[in-house]
Amino acid sequence: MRRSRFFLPTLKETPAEAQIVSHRLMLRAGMIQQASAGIYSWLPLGHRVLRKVEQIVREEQDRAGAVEMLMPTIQSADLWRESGRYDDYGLEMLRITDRHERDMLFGPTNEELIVDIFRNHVRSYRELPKLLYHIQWKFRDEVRPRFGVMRGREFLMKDAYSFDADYAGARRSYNRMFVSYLKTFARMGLRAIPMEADTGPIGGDLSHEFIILAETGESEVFCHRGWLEVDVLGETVDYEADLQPLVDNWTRLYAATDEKHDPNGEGVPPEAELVHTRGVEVGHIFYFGTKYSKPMNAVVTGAGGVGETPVEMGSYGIGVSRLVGAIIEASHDGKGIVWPEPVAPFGVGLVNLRTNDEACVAASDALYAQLEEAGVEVLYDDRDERAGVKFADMELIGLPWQVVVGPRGVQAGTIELKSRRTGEAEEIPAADAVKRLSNLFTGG
RNA sequence: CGGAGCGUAGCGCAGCCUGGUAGCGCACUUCACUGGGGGUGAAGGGGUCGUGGGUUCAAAUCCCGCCGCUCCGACCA
Repeated sequence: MRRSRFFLPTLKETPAEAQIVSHRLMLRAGMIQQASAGIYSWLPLGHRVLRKVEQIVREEQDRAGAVEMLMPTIQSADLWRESGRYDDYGLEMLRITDRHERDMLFGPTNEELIVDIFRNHVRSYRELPKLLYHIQWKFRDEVRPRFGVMRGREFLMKDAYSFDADYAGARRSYNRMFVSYLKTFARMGLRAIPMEADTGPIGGDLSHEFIILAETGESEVFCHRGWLEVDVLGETVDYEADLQPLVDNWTRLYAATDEKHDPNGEGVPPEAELVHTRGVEVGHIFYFGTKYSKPMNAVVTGAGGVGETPVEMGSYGIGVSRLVGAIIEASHDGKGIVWPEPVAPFGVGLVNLRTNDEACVAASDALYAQLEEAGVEVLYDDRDERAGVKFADMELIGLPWQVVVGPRGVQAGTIELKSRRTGEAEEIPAADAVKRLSNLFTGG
């Protein structure tokens, strides 16, 4: 993408309303623009990151055996009256009336809708288990939205729902999601710690929050100091195998959110080994049994065709839009964002230092064309700007690699290759640049 | 929803207390110079001061209502 064609309104000064670093950087890097309180437009750069995060979430859900679908943002109030949550949910639910005076709502979550779909089509235990998910915009009318996309009113969420015949099956589904969450966050370069959590209004009695430690986080958390060193799960997982040992292993070290933490409880490490800090909740999984299936009559016949039992359920959420902010909280420096490669909006920033120098332009254009051809995502700053302006912008938006084409290099037949993360730069033969860069992104 | 604060040019802000020609920096436009880290010089353009009412000869400025946004608290993926 040529910078001259792209839409990337970077800011030198920070808008006054942004209080935390991820919000400031997202505004300055031209990723988002506030539309109203807690509601944002995703500008092209931000949208690219959002899509990458979404795609990683999708791939790991698929890998874990979940099946993608798409439910609407607008729901009928009737289903929510069935589950009893229409009255329970309170002001956080945005209620809407259509032209026929029917009560509608902008979905804050989808348990009711998925149960309705399930009960219309599934009759027998033999069709279980089922694990369905979608990635859709949600709306929760927060009293106080803040921190940019970390706590917006409108947000993109992946929510999955499991249906099983009995508790053992539900536990297996829960474990699938537990493990896939570890893998999902690991792929984004994040250390997300699974913590015992309160189940809140969703209900149920088995729940983990996945927390990224950050001073600016909204959740107060307690964990064993050992968590600060562990490497998040990266290896291949066989989802058809028994995952319980894996889950046990990843819950061995103590970790709990504030609501769940009991200083005198069992398993709490001694003071010296306990870390009390803050974090950002990027995922939350629940087992809640028959909380919705019972009132909404989502039942299956058992073996032998006799008896009907409410299906055992769980739900599993990942805050996709929140993750974009969380990743920045976890990965930035004084100059700007430092994207982990898998979620970077572009892999490479290409800077032409002299737009009035024919040789420079020719070399830059050629390199750009070759990189595009090689499938490397490159943002090519071809604008007539001073070097300082271009470098500052590139550092702000934090692309993993920067390639600089200048008159000195053109003369010598080299280009400069610089890592955003380490700041280290090296001169490499221009002829090798395409190969070097495409190798960087294929692990070669 | 309780408490606090802010709305003046695209962004950051001053002016308000003490009413009297709407300002500064950045950004933007044009030209020249310049060119390896947020340029230099010159000349320009852009604001019914959130909104409605009131006081006054006169309101960005004082008073009242409303709207929007932000911060602290309680609540939450």
